[in-house]
Amino acid sequence: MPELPEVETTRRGIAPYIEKQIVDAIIIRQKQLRWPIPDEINPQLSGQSIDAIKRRGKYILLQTANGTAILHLGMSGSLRIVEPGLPPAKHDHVDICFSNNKVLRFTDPRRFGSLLWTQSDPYQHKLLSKLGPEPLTDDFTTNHLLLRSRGRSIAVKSFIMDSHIVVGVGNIYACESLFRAGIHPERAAGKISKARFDKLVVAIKAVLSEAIIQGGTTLKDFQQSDGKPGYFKQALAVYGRAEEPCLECGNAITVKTINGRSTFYCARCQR
DNA sequence: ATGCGGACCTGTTAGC
DNA sequence: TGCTAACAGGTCCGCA
Repeated sequence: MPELPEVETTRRGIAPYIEKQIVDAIIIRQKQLRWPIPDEINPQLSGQSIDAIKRRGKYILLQTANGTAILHLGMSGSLRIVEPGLPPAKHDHVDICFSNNKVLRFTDPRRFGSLLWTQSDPYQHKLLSKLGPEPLTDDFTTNHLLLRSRGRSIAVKSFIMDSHIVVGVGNIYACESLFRAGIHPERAAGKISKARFDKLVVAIKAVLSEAIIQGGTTLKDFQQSDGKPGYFKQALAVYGRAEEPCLECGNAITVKTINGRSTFYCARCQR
């Protein structure tokens, strides 16, 4: 479900309710997620105040004086603020209960998400330490893409979806960004010119920031933490539009599996 | 080092 | 209507 805009939308949605609030209890109904939820999260997070809610790539960080909870939504995860006493549904795996009588509820049908705990610098955690730059910061540049891509034969679409190259670009926004930049998704990353990477960097930044403004993309089940859908779906130019006319040239949109992921593009506009 | 396919798990949809 | 197969927004890991 979530790419960077959905995760950022979620972060912004929950932050006002839990920032500076004290954790009363953690209720774990299903600990078998992508990795097991560590047992020590309960004694170590309980009683702590949430100092800040940060995001790094698609990870949400709940920072306390005693350590940091590292949360990932996987393919199907979501976070909502609910009232205490609301009965849990089938895939409501974790509740973090706060002293202001709000509950942060983690739901994840496919269980590809994760909830981890570290007492060290979270940015040095194994899962975070090698992540690429944040796409919406000045660290994400044409030169970075050039430097990392030379000599590589990987399809440019897979390249920009690699979180060690740049974080936050998932399947939807990879397709959309390449369309805006006019780049064929299968083109070898190592052969893309500086001028074309310039366009791609601009496109990625624009697509992601527009999607955040719209509250993310609701395809099947994504909802913001207040339960509202995201509105970016109506702005998608290629994703999910196989056989429909290209918005630029009218040519039928192509769908093709690239490295195991459905890829949508205009074979006329994207070269 | 790089690229690829498999793995994790459940729900929904398309097709017969 | 019902069964089955394919597919779904992520990403780590092991293999060649």
